[in-house]
Amino acid sequence: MAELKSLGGEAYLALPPGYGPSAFAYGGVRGGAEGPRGAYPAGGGADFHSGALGKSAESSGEQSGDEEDGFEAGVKGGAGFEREGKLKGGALGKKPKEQRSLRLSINARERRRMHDLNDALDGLRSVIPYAHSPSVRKLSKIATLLLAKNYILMQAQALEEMRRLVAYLNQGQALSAPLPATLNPFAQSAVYPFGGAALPGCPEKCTAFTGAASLCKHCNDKP
DNA sequence: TAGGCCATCTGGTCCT
DNA sequence: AGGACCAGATGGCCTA
Repeated sequence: MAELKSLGGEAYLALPPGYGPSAFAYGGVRGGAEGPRGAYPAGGGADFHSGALGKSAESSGEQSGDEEDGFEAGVKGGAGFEREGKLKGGALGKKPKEQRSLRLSINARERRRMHDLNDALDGLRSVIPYAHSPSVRKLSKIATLLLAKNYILMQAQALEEMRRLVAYLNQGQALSAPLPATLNPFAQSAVYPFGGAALPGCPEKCTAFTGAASLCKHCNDKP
């Protein structure tokens, strides 16, 4: 817990340089979470069209068709093109049909697994306090994980502060006496970075980022 | 145009 | 044997 104390509220939400600003730079107004990027129009191969969203029916239902598309039509994303030649002329190309169908089955399984993983990440995003606005692009995978980790650390610290406060009160101290700053979680606004007001001088969209200016593209863009 | 992010394919490894 | 997990490779899309 010692290291937790060293982290301010903002620090919890801060991401490493490589993941902070860049990760949120996609929060542009253009596509938004469900914009061109969010829809994964032609990202990967096959006819994958909606990323992790609505996967269940999709990944399980389109399996067979998926496989054929991905294999025959040449997968746009992924190693499709390169490996298609390899497949047709190489390993799988020479192997019997059973081998190929096995490969397709494995591919479909792996695809499904990744969709499930993305679903889980979406679930994680949904509980992380960041802007869930349609005008903001969704968090990248790495940003989601890092933010979640920081959020957990923050919650742990808040809980610890509350416990100390309760212990302090239970000791029969005079309530009129001011609480030491270290025992007063409410005196440490940084501990509750999500309950603040709109950031001063920030466009309206940024109000969703209250307490997390580092996550706000507009704030970062400000001169 | 470069860099970031992503989906997919693939082969290998481990487990049941 | 079959499935789950993993990491490397590849190419597409998007933003700065």
